Amino acid sequence: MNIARDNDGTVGKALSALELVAAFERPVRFSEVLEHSPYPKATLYRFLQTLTNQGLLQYDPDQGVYSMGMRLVRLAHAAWRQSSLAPISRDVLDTLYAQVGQTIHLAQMDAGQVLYVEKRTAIRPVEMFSQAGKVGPAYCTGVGKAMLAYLDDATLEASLQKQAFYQHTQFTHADAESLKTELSQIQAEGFSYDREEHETGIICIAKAILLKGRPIGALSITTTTARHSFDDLNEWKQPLTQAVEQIAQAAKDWQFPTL
Amino acid sequence: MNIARDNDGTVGKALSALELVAAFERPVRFSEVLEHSPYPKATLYRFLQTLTNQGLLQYDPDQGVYSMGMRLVRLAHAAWRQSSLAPISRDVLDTLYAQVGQTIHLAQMDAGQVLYVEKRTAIRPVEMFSQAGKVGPAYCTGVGKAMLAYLDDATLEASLQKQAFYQHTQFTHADAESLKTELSQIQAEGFSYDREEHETGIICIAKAILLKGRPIGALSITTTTARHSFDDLNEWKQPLTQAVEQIAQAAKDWQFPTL
DNA sequence: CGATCTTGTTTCAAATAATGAAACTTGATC
DNA sequence: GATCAAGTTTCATTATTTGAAACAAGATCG
Repeated sequence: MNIARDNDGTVGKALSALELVAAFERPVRFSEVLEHSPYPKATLYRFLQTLTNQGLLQYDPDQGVYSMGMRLVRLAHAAWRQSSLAPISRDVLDTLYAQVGQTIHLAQMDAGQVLYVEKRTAIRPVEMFSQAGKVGPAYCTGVGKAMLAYLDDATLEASLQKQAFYQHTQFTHADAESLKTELSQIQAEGFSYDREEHETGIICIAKAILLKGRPIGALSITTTTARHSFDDLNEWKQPLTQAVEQIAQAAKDWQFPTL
Repeated sequence: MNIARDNDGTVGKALSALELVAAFERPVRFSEVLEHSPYPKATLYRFLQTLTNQGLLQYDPDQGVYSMGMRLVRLAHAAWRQSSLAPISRDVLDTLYAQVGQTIHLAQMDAGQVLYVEKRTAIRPVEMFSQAGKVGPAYCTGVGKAMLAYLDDATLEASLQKQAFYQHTQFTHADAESLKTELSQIQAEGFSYDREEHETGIICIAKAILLKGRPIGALSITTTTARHSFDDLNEWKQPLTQAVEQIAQAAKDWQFPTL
C-alpha cells in the first residue's frame, strides 16, 4: 500500500508498526500485532515500546493491550489548523450548505487516498474526529476523481498504482485505463460525478479546488438516487463553483502549501 | 518539556523534530526550524525529509516551507475513535449540555498536559479539530486538577515536574506544594474547581472520571463570574456526577484502556 | 557584472543504534 | 507440578545514523 514510505529507516518501520495497530480499530495484544507484522518478535516489541514511550500508542497493563495514543490527537490538531483547508473553508461550507441543503464533503489527498477534512450533514451537526480524518478510495468517489484529474502525470501514475480498483458496485471503474478516460473528461468539463460507483443509490457532483494549477482539495455535494436524478446534480454547478472559488481564493491569501 | 520521551533513539528524535514544526503553528522554512533545534544541520535536514516522506510533514516546493502532514489527521482519527472518551461520551454530553446550558469540556491527560477531546458550547456547535486536540495546563484548570488528584504518587510526581506554574492570574498556584494541598482536598471532596486560576472571570467545576481507581479523564462545566458565583457551581454537582458515572460505566463496558 | 552572502543539499568515514535468534521469565492450564 | 503460551531480555553482529565539511543554488550588493 505504501510505496515510497518504506525506505525511511527506523522511523518508517516504526510508523508502519503504528499503522498496524491502527488497522485493528480496537485495542490489541502484542501477539495479534505480531501475526500481522513482517518484523521479528524482538524488533516489533521494541517498536511498540518506543511508540508507547512517545505517546503515539497507549499501553493498558491490566489488559495487556495497545491502543492509539492521544499525542496523535494533539499533533493532528496542529495539522488540521495549519495545513488543512477546513479552517479557512468553514464559512463557505456553511453558506453552501444553506443553499443546497445536501450533505457536503471537503476532502484532500493523502497518499493516493481521499481524506475528508470537513463535512456538513443534516443528520448530526457535531461529529468531530469521527468524520474528519476518515479516508476513502480516490478512484470511485467524486472528490477523489476531481483531484486525480488535475494531478501532473508523475503524481497521477504514482496515485493510480495505489488504487485498489475494488468493484464496490457494478458502476465502479475496473482499471486505470477506464478511469483515465473519465479523468480527461472531468478536466475538460470541470466537474466530477460519482454515479453510484462507491455505494448503490449514492450519487454526487464534485469539483477540484485548484491553486497554481494543482489540486489542493475537492468539494462535493452528495444525494441519493431516490431523491435526485443525475441531471439534478447539475443544478448545483453554480453554488458549487462559487464555493470552490472562494476556498481557492482564501487558500491563496493564506499561503496554503501547494501539495 | 519531554522527560521520558528523549531516550528513544531515532524515532524519538524525529518526533521531537516534528514537534518543533508543530510549535510554529504555521508553515516554516528549514532554517527557522534549525534555529530552534538542538540537532546539527544535516541531521535535522534528514529528519524533515523522512517525516515528509512519511506524510507527517508536507513540503511546499514553491515556498520552500514545511507544514504538518495530513497523515496525522488520519492517524488521529483512529486514536480518537479507539482510545478517546469522546465517542462513548457523546450522548452523555448532549444530555448534560441540555440540563445545564453551560460550556462543557471533556478532557484526558497527555504527558502531564490536559488534552481536550470533546466540547459543547452555545457559541458555535461545530468546531471539529479546532477544539478537539487542543491542550491546556493541568495545574490551573478544573479538569487538570481533577485528574491530578487521583494519580498515584509516582505518576503525580512525574506530572508535577512538567508543570510550568506560570502565574496566569493572581489566583494561579505558584508551586507544587500549594497545588498538592488542594489536590488532597479535591480527592476528599470529589470535585475540583477553577477559581479564575487560568483566566480572569472564568470559573468552573470539574470531576474526574475514574476506572479502577485511576483517572481516565475529567468533565467540567464552565461559566463566568459575571453570570455565576462560586456557590452557584455546586448546583451542578448532581448532573455532573451523573454524567461522570455514565461515562465511567460506558468506559468499563467498552474495555477502555486504563492509562 | 562579478563578488559575497545566505540558504539548502550532499558526501563519507566514524560513532551509534538497530537487529533478531535464542534464552529466559511469567503466568495460565490441565 | 508439568506443560504450554505469551511476553521480555540478552548480546554479538550488522546496518543505520551522525555531523563536519564541502558543495550547489540563488539572492543581494557594490
